[in-house]
Amino acid sequence: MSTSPRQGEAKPDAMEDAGTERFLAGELAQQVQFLTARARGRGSGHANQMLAPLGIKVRHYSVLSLAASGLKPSQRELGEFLALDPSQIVALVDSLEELGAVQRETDPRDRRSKIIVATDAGVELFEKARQILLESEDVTLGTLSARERKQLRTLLLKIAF
Amino acid sequence: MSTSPRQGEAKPDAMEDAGTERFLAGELAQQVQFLTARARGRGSGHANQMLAPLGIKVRHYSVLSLAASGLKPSQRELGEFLALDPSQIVALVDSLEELGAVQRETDPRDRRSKIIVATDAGVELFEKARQILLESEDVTLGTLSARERKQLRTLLLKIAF
DNA sequence: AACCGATCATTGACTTTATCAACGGTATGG
DNA sequence: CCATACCGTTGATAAAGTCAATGATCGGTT
Repeated sequence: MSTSPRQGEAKPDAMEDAGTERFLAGELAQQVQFLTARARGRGSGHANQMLAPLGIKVRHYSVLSLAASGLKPSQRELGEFLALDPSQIVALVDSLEELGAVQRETDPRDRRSKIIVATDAGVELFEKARQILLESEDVTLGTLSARERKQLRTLLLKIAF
Repeated sequence: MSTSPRQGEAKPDAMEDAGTERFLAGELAQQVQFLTARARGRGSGHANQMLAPLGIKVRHYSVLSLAASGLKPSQRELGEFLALDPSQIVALVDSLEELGAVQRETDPRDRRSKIIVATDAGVELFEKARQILLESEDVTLGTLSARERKQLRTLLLKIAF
């Protein structure tokens, strides 16, 4: 027990990490594809964990955010913007509706379409969740300066659409 | 009468998506969390599609890349670096082994551990896949300048570990 | 040498996400 | 009115992620 020293090399001095950082020298660490996947994994992992007390995950938050934005998104639009299948939107809206956070409103101009709007409780939930996510993001971006954060946002925005 | 253009213009021109870009004004488009998820979705979607003829996906490529790197990764290390469960590594190595691309070699220093190394055919596959992924990345990063691409890589690298 | 707790790869059960086809209700254009 | 396309919904299925348990092996201790 105690602080079990990392097993690895018969090095006289115990190296701190388990030594996978040597892979940073590999080709993979230059692939944007890999880096985004990895960053996203870390980020959403932490965010979901922080969000758990509210009973939602980041995917629900995405829907809630748009529902509370006043932009009156339809489910189809949610699916398109969030890059999710319509059937997944149904499930997400269902659970948010069960939480009393959002409401389906039939679009009077097209009765097939349903507009998702946040209830008062939904707006409240959204704001709580938003605070949490801002903190989570702050943790995730820990080492980045304010300018770098802005740069990152700008760059990601360009390639995300 | 509809102020907003509905879907379905039969214009055989550049058919962009119906107006979901209005959501870019929303709060969500500022969340790094969301942007990385979206960027990653687009990227890996395209990459997997381009990679399909080779019979592998990006997840396999990640393993193959490290296997072909000469860095002699063990499965545990692969899991740690790729942020995947050990059981998933087993499955990935299995399929790559069936393709004849990699080989399990028992680490003589620790017979529990298996080192994954690429075969000659594996190296060949890796190089083909690498070319494809470079092209795919080039598409994904389309609008970014060379300098911006480097910036993005640097920033992602900082937050991915 | 023999035990002990820890680690590695593996398997299996299970949950969550993702993908796809089909269907009722509705709109649009002929 | 009719044909066609679309929206949300359901259900089936596949892929990905999570978790616990196990056999083999290790390191350290007695």
